[in-house]
Amino acid sequence: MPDLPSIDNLPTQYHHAEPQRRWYPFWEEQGYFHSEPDPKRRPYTIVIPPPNVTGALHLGHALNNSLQDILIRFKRMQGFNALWMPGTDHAGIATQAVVERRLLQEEKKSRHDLGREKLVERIWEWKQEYEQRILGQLKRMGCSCDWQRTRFTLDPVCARAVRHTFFDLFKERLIYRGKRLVNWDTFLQTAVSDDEVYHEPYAGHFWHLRYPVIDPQAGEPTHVIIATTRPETMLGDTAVAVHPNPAAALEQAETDLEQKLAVAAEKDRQEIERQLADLAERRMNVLPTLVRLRDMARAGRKLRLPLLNREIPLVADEWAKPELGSGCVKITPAHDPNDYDVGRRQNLPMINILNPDGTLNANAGPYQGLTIAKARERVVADMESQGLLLDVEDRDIDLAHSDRSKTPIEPYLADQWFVKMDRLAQSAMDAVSDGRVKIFPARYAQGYLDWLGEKRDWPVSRQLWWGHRIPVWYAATASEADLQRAFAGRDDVVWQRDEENDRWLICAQEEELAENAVAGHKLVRDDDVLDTWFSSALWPHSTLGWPEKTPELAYYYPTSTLVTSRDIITLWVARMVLTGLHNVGDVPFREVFIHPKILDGYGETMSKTKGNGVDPIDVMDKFGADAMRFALAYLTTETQDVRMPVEFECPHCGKLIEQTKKNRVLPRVKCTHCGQEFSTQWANKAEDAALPRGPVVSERFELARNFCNKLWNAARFTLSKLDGFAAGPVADADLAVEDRWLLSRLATVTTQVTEALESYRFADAMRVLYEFSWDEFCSFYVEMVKGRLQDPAQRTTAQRVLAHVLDTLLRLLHPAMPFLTEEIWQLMETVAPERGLESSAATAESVMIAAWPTADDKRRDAAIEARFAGFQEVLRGLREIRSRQNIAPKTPIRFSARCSRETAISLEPMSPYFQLLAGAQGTAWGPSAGAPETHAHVSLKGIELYVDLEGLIDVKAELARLEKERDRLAQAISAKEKKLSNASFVERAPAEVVAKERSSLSDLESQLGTVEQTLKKLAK
RNA sequence: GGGCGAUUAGCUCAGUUGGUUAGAGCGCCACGUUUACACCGUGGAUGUCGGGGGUUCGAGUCCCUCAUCGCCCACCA
Repeated sequence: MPDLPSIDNLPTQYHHAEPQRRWYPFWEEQGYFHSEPDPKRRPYTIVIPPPNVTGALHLGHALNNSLQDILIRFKRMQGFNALWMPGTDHAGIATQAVVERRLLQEEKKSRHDLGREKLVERIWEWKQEYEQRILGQLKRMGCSCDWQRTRFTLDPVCARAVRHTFFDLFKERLIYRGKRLVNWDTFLQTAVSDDEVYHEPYAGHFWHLRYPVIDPQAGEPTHVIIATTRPETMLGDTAVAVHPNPAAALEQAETDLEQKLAVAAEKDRQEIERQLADLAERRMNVLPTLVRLRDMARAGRKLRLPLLNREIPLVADEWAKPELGSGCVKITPAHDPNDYDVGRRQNLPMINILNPDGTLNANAGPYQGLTIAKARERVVADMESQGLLLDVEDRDIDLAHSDRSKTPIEPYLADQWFVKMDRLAQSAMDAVSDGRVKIFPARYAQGYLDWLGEKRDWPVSRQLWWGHRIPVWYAATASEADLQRAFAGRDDVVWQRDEENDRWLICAQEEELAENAVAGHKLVRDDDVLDTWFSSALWPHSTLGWPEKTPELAYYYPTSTLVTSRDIITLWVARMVLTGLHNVGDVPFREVFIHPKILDGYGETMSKTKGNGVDPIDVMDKFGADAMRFALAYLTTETQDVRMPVEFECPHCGKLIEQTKKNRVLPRVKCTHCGQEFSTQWANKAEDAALPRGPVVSERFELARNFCNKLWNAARFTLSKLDGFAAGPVADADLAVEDRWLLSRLATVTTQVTEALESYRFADAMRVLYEFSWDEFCSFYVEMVKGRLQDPAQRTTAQRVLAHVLDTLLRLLHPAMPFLTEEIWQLMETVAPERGLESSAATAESVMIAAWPTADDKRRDAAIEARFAGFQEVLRGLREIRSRQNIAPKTPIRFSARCSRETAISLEPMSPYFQLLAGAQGTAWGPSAGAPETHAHVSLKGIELYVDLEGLIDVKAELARLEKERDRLAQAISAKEKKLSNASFVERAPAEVVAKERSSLSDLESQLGTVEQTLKKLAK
């Protein structure tokens, strides 16, 4: 057991650093984080969304992991056998890109200079460093992961799962090799998936070009006109298309537009009418040419592709829209997704003009070796000099960029591996449709279903070195008989024919095949690695040991909850569901909670590239882990993202410096107040890192930090009053009114917090705890119980209730604030090791493993809560009068309260508390209670409150107040009267609502009467 | 183009199934060191609930529409 601070000498402010250092190792040593399968207990399992080892965690991760830890700690206390499976992701492209970039910057070397093996070694070094940093950050946050089970997507256990999955899919023909147009990243020289591409507009051009018709006959056009935003791709053109029925297509376009016009808003009409006019004109001027060209296409006529002088056909294909441009379109099957489809339909050759690095290859003839940009210039210039450039327009183009390298994507024809999605996607859709997987908030299920519904095959190969290498070997010279001989009797090797390339594809389940595994023939292994998401897709079952039938897999799978953010619902969540169903035969998790995203002060998501990520370590250094966790959970509402404006805190002068888009990416920043420089999280170079660190802070954590301090002080107070504490049951008769009120409220709060956490309403749970702790426990109960703690006759009961409620509160708060609650819990242990109200059961050795409270329903007491509401109301009135009359807190005052008999009966017994909390003595209660000669007055719900101001009154202040009050009441009364004089309201609204309105009106009227009377009196 | 979400106090956000006079934290103003806490206490000021229309006895809440912002998907020769 770690050493505790002396209870007599606790600081008046909560210092978060020490408890964090003290309790995390303690929990770990006690083995609280570890879980073993135990059939006698119910499991509750979360697998962590493995953070990328690309870099350190930011606040988005802090949110993600805080919520998971809250759930895990909550469920653990509820008695579940809770397992939180930790780990990290190798993040193929991202990590390799980071390391390559650094290699280039610092050593001026490319990956090819190093070679595959050396580069992978470098990346492993990087991984070790960042994995340690990430795991360290999670520990600082207090995450109760089972570290003994930590996995990495590239470790042997995960690798084995990847191999088995690939092997099975290959065997079932659900994985195949094919030529496809892929998004080619010319910088990283790899294909990237559609999901790794974003669009960004740039100011480009639209070139109109002419291609000559070969041997035009009389009356035939001598050229066709096409237009393009990428003129260099003409080098790969293999046709020009024209619509097979241009007249019908035009007509259809017109019909569509007319329908649109019929329902269009006023402001859109003009534009639609303009388009209609354009179509009409087209019908006159363009249609005849298109018809003629269509006929030429059918006749098999050819065009001459300029610059390369290649013959290309004119084809009839519906892709060419007669309502656009010239009505003709150039077809570049190897470099445009739509043209690719046309090429397939029309059986066109596919000419690839690019090298992997984005320069032009031999197919580009004289343009070989040029970059795309250079080739574009030259092609345009050459076309112009040949008189084939008709026109150039300016045009904004949404250009596809690679998310990883931020360079433009080139559509590129390449051999890739694909996973066939139709059946797998359907299984994952069914799992959500029929509720085996529930998504919270439910609205996110739609996007999941829509995306899977497209059933687009999943390209899984990546031209990288960092990742799971594809377990396929090529045999170019062997016959099937050779393979059968070499792998006779083995069920861990399968092969397929690759007709296109005239070779065998051999897949091995676990073993690495040697070059000479097939006697007399050379095997060559595929160079590519798998998409990162391929291994992450297996995460829930690979971490539990699949394909081995481990006890863990049997016990913990399917896991309970997945906590993640909405941008990877398709990329990750959907794929985990389908691989889980395929591999294990069951869904990977029962529930998915999608949490908000953390945005910066400009409303943008946090990301490494923008540099707006906030290091949770900064936040924890300044505010503490508990404050950060509580704040993040407090902000986790169902619909809103979390806006988090941040500032730098100057380490020299302590002042705050606005974080701008400019300074937030710098390794060193100059303070705008004192002019001295400090370093930031981006400091890499030694001279930057040597400067003092200027942490990034946000005032949005202050509420939670203050709350920690409030709880700390409430605990200090409690501890200081527990000397001589003796545990034991309390008799109902001994309970004071504030005890009964607090215990009633505690029962309600316990239920509310439990229900909120069960249904992922984190913000609700935190609000309930905050308000109960601060407003009810601290502001009222603690103040009220002070007197009884001095009174030997009442002290014991007061101590027991106080200790018990604090004990329960610590349990309820523990999932969100583990360190603070443990610190207080352990301090409590030293003076009050038994704190049960019913029995004197011993408590747990740590709050972390203490039982989650259950609401004590028999303590609920509506009458007491109502009495308290009235009491608080009167108290507020008394304080208001004190304040507006400038009566010093210590000056005693007297008051009378005109109210109903029931109210009087309820509130009169509270007299000592009015004395205690407001220094006020009640002199008369009930319907006949009169107003003192000189008084200040306030109207409350059902109570007219008069404070005797003999010798105290500030007439001017009171008059001003009363006048204002009179106006407000008059306004409210006239609104009510209007409502009640409305016949249909009285007729149709429920009787109780009308009655309520009536009584409320008469209340207001009597209040007004009193105010006017007092005004008159004072005016004299 | 399709979808989702948001728009409430100076700022950041709550507001349950429609029902008295719309809330919190921060910030602001005034007062206060009452023996747990100034990271505190007490009181106060601040709102056309984005605009318009509708349903209803009654709308911040439901429906339609417009505007603005954010995100996702699709497409752009």
